[in-house]
Amino acid sequence: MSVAPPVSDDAVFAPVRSQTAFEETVERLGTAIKLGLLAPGTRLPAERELCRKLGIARSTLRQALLALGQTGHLQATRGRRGGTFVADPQPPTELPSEELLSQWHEVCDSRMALEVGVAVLAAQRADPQALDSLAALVGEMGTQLGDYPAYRRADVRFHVGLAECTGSARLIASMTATQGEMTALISHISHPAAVLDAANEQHRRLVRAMRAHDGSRAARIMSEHVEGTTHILGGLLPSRG
Amino acid sequence: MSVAPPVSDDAVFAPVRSQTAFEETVERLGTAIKLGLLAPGTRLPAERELCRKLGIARSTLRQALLALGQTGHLQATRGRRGGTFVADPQPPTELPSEELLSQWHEVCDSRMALEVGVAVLAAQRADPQALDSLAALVGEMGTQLGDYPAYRRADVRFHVGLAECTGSARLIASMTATQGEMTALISHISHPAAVLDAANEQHRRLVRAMRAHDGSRAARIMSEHVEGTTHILGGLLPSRG
DNA sequence: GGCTAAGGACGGACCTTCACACCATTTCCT
DNA sequence: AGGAAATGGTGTGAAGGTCCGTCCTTAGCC
Repeated sequence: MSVAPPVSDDAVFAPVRSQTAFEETVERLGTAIKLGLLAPGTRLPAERELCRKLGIARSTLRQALLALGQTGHLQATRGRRGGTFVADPQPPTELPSEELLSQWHEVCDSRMALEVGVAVLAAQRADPQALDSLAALVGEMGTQLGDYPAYRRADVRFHVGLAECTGSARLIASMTATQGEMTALISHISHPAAVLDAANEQHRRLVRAMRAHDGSRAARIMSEHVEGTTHILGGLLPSRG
Repeated sequence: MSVAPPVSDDAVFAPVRSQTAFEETVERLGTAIKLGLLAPGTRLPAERELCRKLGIARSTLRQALLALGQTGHLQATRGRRGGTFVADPQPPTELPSEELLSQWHEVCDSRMALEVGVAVLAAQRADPQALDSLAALVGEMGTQLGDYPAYRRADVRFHVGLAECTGSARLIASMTATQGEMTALISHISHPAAVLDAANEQHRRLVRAMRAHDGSRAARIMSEHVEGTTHILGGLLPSRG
């Protein structure tokens, strides 16, 4: 009775990647730092408390902290008032890995799906206070058109803020991970003020649509917004094989 | 210069869950079986080949196959023409776990974001042939309004088929996992033919919107479609704490 | 009977993770 | 001055997961 084509077994039998606790910890903390969610100078919770929050052994956590220290993202001081701090200044951002570059199209597709879906949900649920915060971020970006790193930090907070409007921890985590991948992909290309200004205009229209709880309009604007980035990347990176 | 509220550290410092290769394999194969993507009677690739495709050791794969055999989902026969087969009939579906039940709202939110995003992308990219397959599935569902398991199998293929229209392996994998969670949540509640018919009418309208490459309309229809399921669940499950 | 392809079983090497105890450094308090 | 407290830094051994290689058992085919 099957009329439709069967699901490609490639999806079911695709390689399984088991991520270790160490790897995931480096990934999570590293992403938060590189995105600016943990600002330079920020003090992390004490190791004995952080490993409890993360649900891992202290020795495992220390492996991750050591790795992030050796890459220059973290710095630790001992003693009563010591602790582990986000390094200031941060090390220069690295070039995206070969693996990520080869998947850039997949990353953009995932981002499209996530951002559009989040925009619809956020448009339904955002409260005025959250929208004011988002509007403030739009204003902040408007003053940073000439300073891309600063613009990008506010941009990340804007998009993660949208996910927070949904109230879903999963969506916040997905958005954070996705923004981390996008940051790695776009950090080393040029960002003319005109392009940033156009993108920020879309942010502004997005907030307006959300104030009107117009999910359809929010979806359309977000779709165009994400497509803009995708097209820029498409012009600069090798097309997928 | 930070105007917006900082991202909740709960998102950054949330527990890390390292999934073992064994667990992920059971999850992947089990989900594919329970969703009907691997139909009863299907023969899996030989162990020596499958472990190579999955990128894991044969002993690890055997652990997973053994676990799925003990739950009655798989059955192995030895000898020259032997192999591992999807059991026929399948064991009765289990009640959703406490953990999944407590996260039902998060699951629905994630699904909303994913499905709406996928609908937009699919509307842009779907080719006529794929749309014909989707339409055929709509027709199949229309003839199965009285047989929920059969309806649900076609329903899953429809939604996974949408993800396949995007051409993104990540989105296909996400959709498969999400549908697996949804199946676990909704399999033990009643599904009157009228409800299924209404849902299928949305499927039909969705295909029409995609034929017109109207992403906005597809997003709106899909949003209502997902919301329907969410509301049904909301009326039958405990609200989130 | 022999070959072949499949599942089934075992053992050792390696790595990750964990729990626990203890050390070293700095600051605060008395 | 001296001790308490809070922090990062170090080490050890046990436990478990994963991998790899090897061999056994079963069943169909020539």
